[in-house]
Amino acid sequence: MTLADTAYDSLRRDIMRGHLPPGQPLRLEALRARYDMGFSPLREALNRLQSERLVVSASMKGFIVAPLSLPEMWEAIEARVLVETEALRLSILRGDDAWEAGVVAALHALGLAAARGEPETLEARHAEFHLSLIVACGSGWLLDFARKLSAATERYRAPVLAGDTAPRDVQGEHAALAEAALARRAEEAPALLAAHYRRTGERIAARMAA
Amino acid sequence: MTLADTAYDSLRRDIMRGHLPPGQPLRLEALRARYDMGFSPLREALNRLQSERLVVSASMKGFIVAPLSLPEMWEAIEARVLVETEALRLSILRGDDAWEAGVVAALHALGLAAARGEPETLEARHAEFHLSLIVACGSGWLLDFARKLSAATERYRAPVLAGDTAPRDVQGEHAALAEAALARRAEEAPALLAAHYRRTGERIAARMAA
DNA sequence: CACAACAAAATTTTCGAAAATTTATGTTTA
DNA sequence: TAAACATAAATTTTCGAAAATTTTGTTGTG
Repeated sequence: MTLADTAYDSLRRDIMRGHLPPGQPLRLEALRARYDMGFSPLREALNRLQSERLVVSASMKGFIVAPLSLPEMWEAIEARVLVETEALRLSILRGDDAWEAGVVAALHALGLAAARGEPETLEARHAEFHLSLIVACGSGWLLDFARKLSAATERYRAPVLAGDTAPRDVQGEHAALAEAALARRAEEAPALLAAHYRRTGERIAARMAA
Repeated sequence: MTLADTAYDSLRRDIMRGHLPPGQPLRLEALRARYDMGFSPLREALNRLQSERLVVSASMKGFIVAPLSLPEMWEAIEARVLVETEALRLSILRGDDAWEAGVVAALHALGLAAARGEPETLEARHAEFHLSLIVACGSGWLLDFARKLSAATERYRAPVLAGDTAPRDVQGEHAALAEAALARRAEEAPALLAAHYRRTGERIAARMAA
């Protein structure tokens, strides 16, 4: 792995987890000190992240962490619903035994991580579960879009997840989703997925208003 | 505009027009001579193009122009159908007077370019027309995806367009599409759009087989 | 006091050389 | 002969300084 790849991963994680807050200018000298590398790999990583809309840049004025807003969140969620419902439909149509096994495994791992409560691994298992559902869709484009939209929406989830008191059986939603997918219910499973994402959006919108 | 932006535009155009053929290695020294700039802006451009799947790279082995294949073409076309039919639906729902005027103007300009027959401008007007249809969708994500998929599919069209003899009233399809969109027929217009893209795919597949 | 005009500082962008890695070439050995 | 290995060449990747640009601060002017 090259340094540019490392820079990409580090910056991406720090932006997604909010450690680099929205709107913050990304000064090259500061990044150089933080990640201990030269300008070149950092700039290459920033150019990639710009294509994924995690950072924005103005010519000759450098890069900043992409800002957040409620309208942008809904834009990302609705795009994600479009892409992932179709990808799930295709996975249900095309998925083989290995796909089914992957879904079962990811759901189980997610349950374990949720019980343990470590936010770091929980976040990773959550992403892996949602990926496992659509991974058999057969379209690299849809998987690519889903990955970018997942990163974009994750930025809204993380800061809110902390003080979330209202009860919600997320693991139950996940289980129902997995069951519908494995039973090849090509209408119900995408509907559950869409509702799942929109419910998360409502939850975030409610907390951001408060 | 920075040199990196120039490099991005030049490389993108040369790849889309097939002047840099699929699979060709993109040696930095050769690019440096071709575009008359240093390594840094070229590498930044290549990193962006990698995010758009126009080039692919292996760690420490540099970049190559992304290869073409019939399965990949259909993948891109079907993803494009998904994204643009939804974006068109939204445009029909939300588009205002300026949107309608833009569609009419783009259709007219496309007709003029087609009559004149300059492939360079025709290509640009064609892309502008299809963009005009969906530009009022209100989703930056969908427009972003559409732009990338448009670039990906254009690569298949260009080489085939030359020796295309079988008759097809493309401008008629475009006119019908615009009419349905402007009449706010939210079912028919997306269907016409999907058929339009798939027909182009069939045409290309037929010629690639021969 | 507002506001240009200019200079200084900070920052981004670009370059070319150095370092790291891969690929090609030739030589030895079993 | 063919595999294994060393060596050289080609190429990518990275660095740090130089160039270009923007931002900040200062001074002079109406």
